Amino acid sequence: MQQTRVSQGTDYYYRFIEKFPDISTLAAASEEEVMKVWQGLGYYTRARNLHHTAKTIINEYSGIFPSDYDEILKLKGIGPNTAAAVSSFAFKTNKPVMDGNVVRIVSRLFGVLHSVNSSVGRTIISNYVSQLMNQSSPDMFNQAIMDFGALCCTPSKPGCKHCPFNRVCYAYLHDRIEEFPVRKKKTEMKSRFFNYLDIRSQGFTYIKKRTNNDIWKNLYEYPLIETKSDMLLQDVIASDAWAILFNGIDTDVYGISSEYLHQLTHRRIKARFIRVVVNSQQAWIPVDYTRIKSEDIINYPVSGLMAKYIKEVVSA
DNA sequence: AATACGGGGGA
DNA sequence: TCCCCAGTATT
Repeated sequence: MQQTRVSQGTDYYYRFIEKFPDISTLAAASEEEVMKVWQGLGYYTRARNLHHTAKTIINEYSGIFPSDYDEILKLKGIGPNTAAAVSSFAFKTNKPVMDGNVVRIVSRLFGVLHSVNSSVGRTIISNYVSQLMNQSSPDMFNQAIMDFGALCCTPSKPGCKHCPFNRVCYAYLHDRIEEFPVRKKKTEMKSRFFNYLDIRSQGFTYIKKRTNNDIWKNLYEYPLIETKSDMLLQDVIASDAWAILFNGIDTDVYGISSEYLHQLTHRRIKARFIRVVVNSQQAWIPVDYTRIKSEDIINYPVSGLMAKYIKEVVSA
């Protein structure tokens, strides 16, 4: 799950393990298949890391998942939390998890004043959890403390009245529940402006995979002209990027969609889709793009934003 | 140490 | 509109 609610990921989980029931199946899959199953869930690096790690297990660990915490921690996409969870559940390793639930509970219980997203705050909380940890059944402890956070010590309106720790909880005893956990304020929201080109050329369209270290890495999309600001359509058409893409090919701008506002945690993407018809009869492939049947776009993993447009326009 | 990375659902 | 989620990798 990693920063995603279980309720949001459950359906994806079942679809994932149905398609890739074991490590060797996942390792043998194409990256595209893996991304397609992940489409819409977000944090796509997780999918690539799972795929990558499956191959690592097959190739470097003889297909046997390591049982040692430090060895598990080396695997790509597995950090301290996942390593602690996996090693404690699967191998009874004595490592405490520190997910959002645990952080919240400890923060309230002891009134941790340092921000929980600072390294100092994490260290303080980690020390508390290590002390609390039931050494004889670390798996039970980890599952219990996470569930306790999810069911009782919840982010909003925690069940303090019936909480078994309300006689020792710093936040509750001082009537300062709202103040914990302390968090530094989130990064500022930034806007980006995407102009996607829904190109129609004799039943074909053009797509490209995003490969930069950027949002939606390894997902597919239409030709994109990103602008620094909210530009007029005519200015986009007059831009260098447009000229380079079409390279003198005869086109008509058939229409422009309304603005698609894609609101993410730290990004506000204002997107619009420009329908362009290519008049040329000759097969034309702009540099770096792939030419596919327009309706085949549904077979490619795409972002939530692209999927929305496709559903509304292409599949309609 | 700070920042990037998605999307959904509750308040 | 804001918060926050079974966090990790990169800068």
